[in-house]
Amino acid sequence: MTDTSKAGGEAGRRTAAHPRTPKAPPTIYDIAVLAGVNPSTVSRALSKPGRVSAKTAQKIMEAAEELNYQVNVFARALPTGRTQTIGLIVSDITNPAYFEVIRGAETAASAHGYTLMLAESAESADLEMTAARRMLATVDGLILASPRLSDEEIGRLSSTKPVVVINRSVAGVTSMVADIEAGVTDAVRHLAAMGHAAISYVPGPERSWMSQRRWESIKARCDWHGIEATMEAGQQPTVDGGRRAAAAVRAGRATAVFCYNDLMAIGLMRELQAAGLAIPEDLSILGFDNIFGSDFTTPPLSTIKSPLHALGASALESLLAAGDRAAQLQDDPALPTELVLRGSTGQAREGQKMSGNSLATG
Amino acid sequence: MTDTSKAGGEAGRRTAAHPRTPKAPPTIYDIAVLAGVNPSTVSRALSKPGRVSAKTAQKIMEAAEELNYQVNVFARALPTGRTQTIGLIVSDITNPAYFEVIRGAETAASAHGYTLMLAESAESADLEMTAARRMLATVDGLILASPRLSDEEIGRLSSTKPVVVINRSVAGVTSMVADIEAGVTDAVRHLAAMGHAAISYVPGPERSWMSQRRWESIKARCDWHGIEATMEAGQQPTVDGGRRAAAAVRAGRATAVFCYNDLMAIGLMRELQAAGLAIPEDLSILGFDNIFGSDFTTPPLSTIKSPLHALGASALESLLAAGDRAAQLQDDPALPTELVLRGSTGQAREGQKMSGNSLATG
DNA sequence: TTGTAGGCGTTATCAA
DNA sequence: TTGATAACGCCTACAA
Repeated sequence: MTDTSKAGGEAGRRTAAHPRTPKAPPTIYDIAVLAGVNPSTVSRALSKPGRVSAKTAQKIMEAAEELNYQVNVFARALPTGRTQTIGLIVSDITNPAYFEVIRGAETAASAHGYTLMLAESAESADLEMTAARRMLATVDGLILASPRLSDEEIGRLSSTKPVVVINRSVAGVTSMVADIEAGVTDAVRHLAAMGHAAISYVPGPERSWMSQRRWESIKARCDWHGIEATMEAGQQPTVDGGRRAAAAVRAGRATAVFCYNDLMAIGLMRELQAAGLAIPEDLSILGFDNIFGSDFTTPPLSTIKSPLHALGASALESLLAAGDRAAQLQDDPALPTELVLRGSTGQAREGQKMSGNSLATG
Repeated sequence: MTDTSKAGGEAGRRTAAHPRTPKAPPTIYDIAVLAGVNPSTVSRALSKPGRVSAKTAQKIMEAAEELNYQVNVFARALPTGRTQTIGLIVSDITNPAYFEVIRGAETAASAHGYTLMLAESAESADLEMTAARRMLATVDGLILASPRLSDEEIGRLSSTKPVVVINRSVAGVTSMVADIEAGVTDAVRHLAAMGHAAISYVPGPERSWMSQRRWESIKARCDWHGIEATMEAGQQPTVDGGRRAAAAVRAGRATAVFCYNDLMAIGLMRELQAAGLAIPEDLSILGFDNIFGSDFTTPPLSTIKSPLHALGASALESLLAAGDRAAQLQDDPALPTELVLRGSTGQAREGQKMSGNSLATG
């Protein structure tokens, strides 16, 4: 039997007068004693303002202040399951494109009193799943930026707690996708005006929905302009991945190349330059995102800028708006991309073959 | 009175036969029923292997497997206070220098079964304190990378839970600092050999201990070589901060400039180039860290490379090693820096003044 | 508006 | 080795 049956809710509890250990952090019981009210009143005053009289609320706040009280998030989470924490998983923490996504999400989170928990999948579906599982245990909601997971896996995840994906579309899951049409349309029009008649695209990983999406958009616009569009083999979405695409690009007839992202575009450009090609004279190169550093290559990179900050912020906002409207927002025109023309694009080279030395394969 | 007094520990609990809600996650009580043992035995089997007979452990594991059991981290944290989570606060998430610090910490964390929680202070001591407080409530330990907090504040933080600082030295707090001497020694020697007789240093924020440390090291080496060394006004440790230092640098007589970090070095270089100066002919520029992008400026940046990954990993390791040896490891020779010579450094210009147009002040 | 009392899922302390 | 039971700190019907 329990002694609670004899002395009520406070029996067996440690009181302000008899702390169990000298420096245990104060609890609502300590506050209750100091303010001369019941612990449950303290709880109410602290978590649902308005459900308690102004006077007692005042007393309680002062007592809490005096004791330097901090809620125990575990104790709070145990009955409620809520932690005021949102998880964000990015595919690659070393991709500067995520800077602003993270900042956007973090800013929006703080604004709502939430904390952001960050993890990366390092481009691995397995690691992503592990991180997602771990986070879901702790977090009120999850944002997946450019996930490498399958649709089914994401769907399963989202059945547990609210999930929002960025740069991905999954049936039944809220999704934040930039409207790439604006940027691609401008870019292809520009290329057409510069005389380019054959364009190629270097995609990222196969698991990247956004890579596929970008190709479709480019293809469609090229068709419209009567430009030949071809797709190269997929690569890792990194500087090295871009480098590896160099040989194939050189072997083709395209006079302009879109890369899945700026990282790849930079890698491709540098590898080509190392082999003696002139950019943009021999080849025009375009990236996506407009990341840190894309403006200090030589030539500076032309790119299609993504609304990275807004993507992160909107994802978080719509997560907090708690799946009211699910699975919408695809190619949201409120998240437009924009062509940023710099030095890596120019007039199409004339009929002759590219100059340059032979290229190491790899 | 409670009904527990009549029916023992399981009374009033929801059982496998009578789940409270249709799909509530399984608990150790469910496992206990399925395995025919007491819940406390399940707890032991799950959290302290070896304290239970192999046979029952086996049964329990199978039951857990079958129910797809996941521990409730809050429930576990309530009595223990431990969460298997480590916090990492960086001063600026958009500084690529933290890429590898984060990766290093994250890798080491996963290797030990810990999860990393990341936050940034955006170069603000207030935000840093807020983030630190929030994290300390949840986390088993905290890593502060280039903190902007005062020594006292950090000391106070570390009295709560284990804290490790990176690029900072605080009495009584474990600290991971790269050994900058190696890199600086080589750099100054190189500059001396190239005929530089006056060097200046563009520091970062005053709150940055590392910035001060770098200056001391540079000054000491310059003294040794009989080179004049001056320090400019402090700036934000960003590309813009570097730009803002351009006017002062030009006004001085130094023929070579160290910047607190690569971000600033890149900003300074670009601002100077925009004004018509030639790098390195008119001025040699050096950064610290060797960040992403420092090799694709024109000229590529010479810099003193920091062991970023090792810093993050060691910080985490020594955090888990739980303050066994506190406040050591300053300028740990196991974490050496290294001079990376690229194109932004060269022969000192001769007596004549720098060329170039007038420079906007700011 | 405030108090009472039971429960959230786990660990830890005793006994058995 | 295993079982019983009291915390852990907070929330929340329900009652007053």
